[in-house]
Amino acid sequence: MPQLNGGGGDDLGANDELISFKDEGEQEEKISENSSAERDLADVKSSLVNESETNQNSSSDSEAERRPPPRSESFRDKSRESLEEAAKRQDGGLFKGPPYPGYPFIMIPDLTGPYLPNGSLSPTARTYLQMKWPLLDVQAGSLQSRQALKDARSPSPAHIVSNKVPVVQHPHHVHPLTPLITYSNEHFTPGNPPPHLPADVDPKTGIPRPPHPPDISPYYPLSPGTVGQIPHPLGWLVPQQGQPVYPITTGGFRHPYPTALTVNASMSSFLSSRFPPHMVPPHHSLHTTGIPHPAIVTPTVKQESSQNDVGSLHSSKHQDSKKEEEKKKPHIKKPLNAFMLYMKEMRAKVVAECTLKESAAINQILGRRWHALSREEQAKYYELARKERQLHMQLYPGWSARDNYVGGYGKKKKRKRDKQPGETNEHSECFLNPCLSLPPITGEKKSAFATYKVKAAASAHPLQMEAY
DNA sequence: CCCCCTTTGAAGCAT
DNA sequence: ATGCTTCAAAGGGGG
Repeated sequence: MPQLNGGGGDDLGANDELISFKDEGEQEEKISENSSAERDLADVKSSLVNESETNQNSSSDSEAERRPPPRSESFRDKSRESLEEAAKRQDGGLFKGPPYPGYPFIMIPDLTGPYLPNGSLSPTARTYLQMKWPLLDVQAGSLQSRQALKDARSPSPAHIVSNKVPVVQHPHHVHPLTPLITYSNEHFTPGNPPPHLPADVDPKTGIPRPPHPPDISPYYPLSPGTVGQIPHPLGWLVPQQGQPVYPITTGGFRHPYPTALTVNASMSSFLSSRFPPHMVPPHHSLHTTGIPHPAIVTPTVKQESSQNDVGSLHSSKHQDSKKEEEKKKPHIKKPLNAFMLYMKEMRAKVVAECTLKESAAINQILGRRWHALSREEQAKYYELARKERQLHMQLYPGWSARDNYVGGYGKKKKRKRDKQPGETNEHSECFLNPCLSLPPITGEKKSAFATYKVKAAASAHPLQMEAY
């Protein structure tokens, strides 16, 4: 592999450790997840309650159980860092090969061994394949990746991983990406099967779904004939809300095949080596149709709910001038990071599983679930985020995150919670809770768990407890 | 109506 | 190099 640099040597060894270690964790996760996703949520909920109301670890043990227990913080941090590092390194060139051969999360692995022994596509691979390249023929993609595998001289991490951590999940394993299915309006369309059905099982037949037709991803919540509304390569993440990762701008018209186009764009560097040039379109910030990328959010769109239909005539001068101002400079949103992608995908599921609707509380749960994900699962989102950034970069070469700084750096638009002097101590008890000491407290800078709001938890969970 | 909350990650800026 | 700040999504809650 080209990218084996000297610096990665240490990580390599470490990763070997990680993998074997991960096996245990993976199994444990499977066991617990097999038991019930609801229980998982219940654990999260109850642990949240405990976090806020008590120091007892009565419920946390369940979560602690299902986690790869002794993932030390340092280990976790290292793995996390390495993971991010890996993702970053891949930014430079697509699929040069995993910087860390031991790492399973280079996405090719999923593509290389997506088939179950019976020949059908494994849930994981199928899901990921389709969510990555919704309009690509899965089988073709597999062939290509196989071809890519052939090209690779050294064994793909896929094999390393697949030998140790089977890509094929247990049939009952609730894959974190299964909510993709639920985004097919299952939660919201009366008559649709309940969300607890296995993601990859056809709700009607009860048998595993065959590889999906290449034209439409099953995860798009599209009613038949609405292909043209596929907004974005990652639009599958939020179809249930009809809102793509990058919201479509005004006009109401959507290009029939933006997904394919953007997917190609995002993968251009990858595809260019595999596909004829005509299949790798040039990158413009605007499509040839003149339709801006969904990331461009014009004021109209941003305020469409409040102004478009009713209030447009009553909008104030101030708003008008503001709008015009912004019209000149469309707001290009930041690409979503891995966690944001994960949140988009999982939010509906979490909301559906509990009565909570407060995003703050939901996000807490999501944050914990995020940490509970296996590295492979997280890696998928890191990879997606990486592609998202890449695509974003290609579409908006001159764009900078700084462009979205409202008041400029240092002039806070939103004030983050000031860390009170004694705050850490105040909540340090949280770290006594095994739930909260779940590994992924990534570098204490974020101290995600330290910022647990007793208030939020206290207000949220009583409701949950009532609901259950 | 607008901002806060809450999460993680990415990126930019200041030191 | 490190640390801080802002923004990305989401939607209820509150001023």
